[in-house]
Amino acid sequence: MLSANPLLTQFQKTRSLSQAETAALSKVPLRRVALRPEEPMVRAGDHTTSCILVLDGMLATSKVDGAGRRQITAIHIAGDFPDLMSLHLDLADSDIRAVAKAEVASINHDHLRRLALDHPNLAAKLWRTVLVDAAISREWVLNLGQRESMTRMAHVLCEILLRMQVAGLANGNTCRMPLTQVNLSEVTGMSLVHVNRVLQQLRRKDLITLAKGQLDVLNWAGLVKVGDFSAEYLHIVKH
Amino acid sequence: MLSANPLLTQFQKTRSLSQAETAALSKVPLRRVALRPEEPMVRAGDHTTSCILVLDGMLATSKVDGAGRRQITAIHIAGDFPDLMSLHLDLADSDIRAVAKAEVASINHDHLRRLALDHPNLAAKLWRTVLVDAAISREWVLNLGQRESMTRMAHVLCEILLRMQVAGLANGNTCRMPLTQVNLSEVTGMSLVHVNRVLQQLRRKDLITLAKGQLDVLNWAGLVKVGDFSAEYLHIVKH
DNA sequence: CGTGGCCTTGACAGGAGTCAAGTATGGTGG
DNA sequence: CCACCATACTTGACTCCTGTCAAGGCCACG
Repeated sequence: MLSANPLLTQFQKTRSLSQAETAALSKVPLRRVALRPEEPMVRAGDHTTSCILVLDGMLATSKVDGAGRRQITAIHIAGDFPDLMSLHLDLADSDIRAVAKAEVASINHDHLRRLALDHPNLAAKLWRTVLVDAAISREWVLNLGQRESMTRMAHVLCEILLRMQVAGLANGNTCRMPLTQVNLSEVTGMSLVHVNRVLQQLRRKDLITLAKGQLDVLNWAGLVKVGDFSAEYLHIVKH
Repeated sequence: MLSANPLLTQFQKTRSLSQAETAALSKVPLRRVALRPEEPMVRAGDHTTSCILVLDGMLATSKVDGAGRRQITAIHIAGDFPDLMSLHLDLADSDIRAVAKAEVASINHDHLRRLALDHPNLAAKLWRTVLVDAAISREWVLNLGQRESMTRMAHVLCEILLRMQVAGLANGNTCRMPLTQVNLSEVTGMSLVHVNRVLQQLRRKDLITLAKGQLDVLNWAGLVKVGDFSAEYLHIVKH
């Protein structure tokens, strides 16, 4: 099938669809948008009328505090819907921007609402992704609040690799990882200098390789242990 | 009306309801549960078949890391639905327990699902609360990741007072605040000792009074400033 | 009146931030 | 093809915020 609707493709990944669902999904119009590195897709305060589906690359949701310090509150890879919340919340409370070059599909709210009303199973799947994102957010609160820096960093790397694997975007224990050390400092709440030192500790322990936008986990069990990582919070469904 | 259905009461707070909606809400059976301090209502790993509506007191959602350190990821006051996520996620990923004495209503999943399917406006309201909780969670990530300890603490206190006010549970700038300093350390990711020192700084600046389970914000503007607080993330609707 | 929970205080150590400088790396234009 | 520049990464020195340890005080309750 030539250039299938990526929305349809995404839904097919987790569940077999009825004829009606497939038809409805195919009919949803998408607007493809290419993003350059750092380019914002949504800004805090925006009133949006469409949702995003990530097609390629990586985006990050972030907030900035009064002193101008930025915190990344979520990262999004291909297949993620970073701002489904805009369906029910009037104003965006965070920025969403590309980490590196990325491509997204913009889906009109009205079309998504129609889809959700007509097809409860598709609505349920959408809501499930919102809830998983919320679960990830809670785990990040734990990560930032309680875990020491090396554990915190290892945990983040575990999550990234595992999510990439589940999305079919990893090659064994290797995946693209476009976050710079500055970005990682915005994820982990540590200073850039400390990020650098912690990464070197992880390298020295032969747990990871991380260079040129590529992450290679040399010792998954070891990284999981150092990172106090346990995947339940990702609510991954096996099939 | 004698002892109205608290679920109905909660929904009436934000929107006037249709006859059908009122009738449907009135018919939903609730099971009232009284909780003693620290008593868990949900545990991580549980498969639940009902949701919670907080009727009185305060609950907290928390996670524990591998070293046994507990992080509170959300606090819930009367009118909140702490675990709507259980409607679509099989297993709980966090504990939910009473902070002090509390009372909750337990609502069967099936009844809520029926309600949501039959009354899209009620479903939308429920989802909106889920999304606001997620927005709060993102703000907490920012708070934990970027803000220094005094700002962090002030921010938490601002959020608590404002939410209590919106819920009609405050008396001017005073409200019940059953979180102990240990609890506040679990919220802010700081040590108990440091919580104590930071609270004293806030008191010395004549910003707050906090004792015997009661918070009094003496200088709201001042606390907002110290706490880098801005309420947008709570998505409060005026009416 | 004793006991436990909660709060307070002091001393000390160390993890992590900041400042500052220097080293790759990769893209661009002359 | 090479010089140049921007971006990203690395390293060292120093400071200080915050955690830990330890002890003690204050209440409420049985």
